[in-house]
Amino acid sequence: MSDYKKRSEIIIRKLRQSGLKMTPQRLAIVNVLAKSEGHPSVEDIHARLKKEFPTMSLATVYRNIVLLKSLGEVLELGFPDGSNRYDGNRPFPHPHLICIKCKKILDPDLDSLEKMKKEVESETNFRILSHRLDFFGICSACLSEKV
Amino acid sequence: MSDYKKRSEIIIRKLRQSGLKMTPQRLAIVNVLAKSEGHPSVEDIHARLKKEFPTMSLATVYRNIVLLKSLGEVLELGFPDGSNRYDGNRPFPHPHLICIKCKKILDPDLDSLEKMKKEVESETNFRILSHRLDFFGICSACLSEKV
DNA sequence: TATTAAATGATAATTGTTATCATTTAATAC
DNA sequence: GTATTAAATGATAACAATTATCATTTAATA
Repeated sequence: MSDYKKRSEIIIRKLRQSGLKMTPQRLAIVNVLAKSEGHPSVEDIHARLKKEFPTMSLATVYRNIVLLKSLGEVLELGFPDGSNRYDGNRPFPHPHLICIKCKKILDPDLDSLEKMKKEVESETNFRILSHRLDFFGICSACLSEKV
Repeated sequence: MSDYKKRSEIIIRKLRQSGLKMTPQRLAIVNVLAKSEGHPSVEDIHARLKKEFPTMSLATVYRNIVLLKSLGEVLELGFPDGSNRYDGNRPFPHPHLICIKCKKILDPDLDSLEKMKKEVESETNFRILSHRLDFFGICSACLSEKV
């Protein structure tokens, strides 16, 4: 079974355990977020589901994202331009590489992050509970493009 | 001369060089941002200057921040709750320690960040132009507080 | 099938920010 | 000092993203 289907099932199980109703709209939103292809915005999700659910309300997308965030099953990525995009596939803080040219978001592995957190905690006496690490620049695909 | 007065002068010099007018309101806003005590929000700046300039408009604060950002003399700190705060004292990207209890923002030194950027660039072929690194948690003052 | 609490859809309200425009003012030339 | 003019300001309207409201619909359960 694919990675995102597993994520869907995990999220849906948690929703059921919380005594919440499984509506077709909710299921569809969870599926899009579990996949999180391209780290969709609210508008992206709404647009993607408009065909299947012509009456799908923006409010429903917002409501379900708020719910899933509160359950810890969706990560909100807020960007410097004020826009928000969402990741239900990796709902824990993790570094991003954000291409300012093609707007793609990559999720690199970064072994040194844990080391850095330890360095900060020992040097400053600050107890780290969460973090945010984003690199902005040009991805390899855009770098190798002819202008 | 204090650090922030030097920052003021640098910013003011750049504004003059750009052929912009030095109004009393602009000077006052620059001074608050050059100091950046507590990393003020737009509202903070507006409130702080209301006594000296009773007619100071919010729009003027916004306009001058946009201007100073475009000159690279102010850094905008956008937080997960959607709020923005500003730093005209260190207008380059740098890590923050953000206390979720007392809301204070600390600026730690972090030698390992440059190393991490090199690691990312060599492993992923991504050209890093800028970054954002924030740690959320509890500061030492709040940790040692009696409950 | 009936019941009921929860979810939805439509849309109003809210908030933070930007745009508009008439008025004021800093910089400059005289 | 006065006149000139482009820029800045103040007041407020417009805007966009998000949240709240409320009547209607629906999933879960009996």
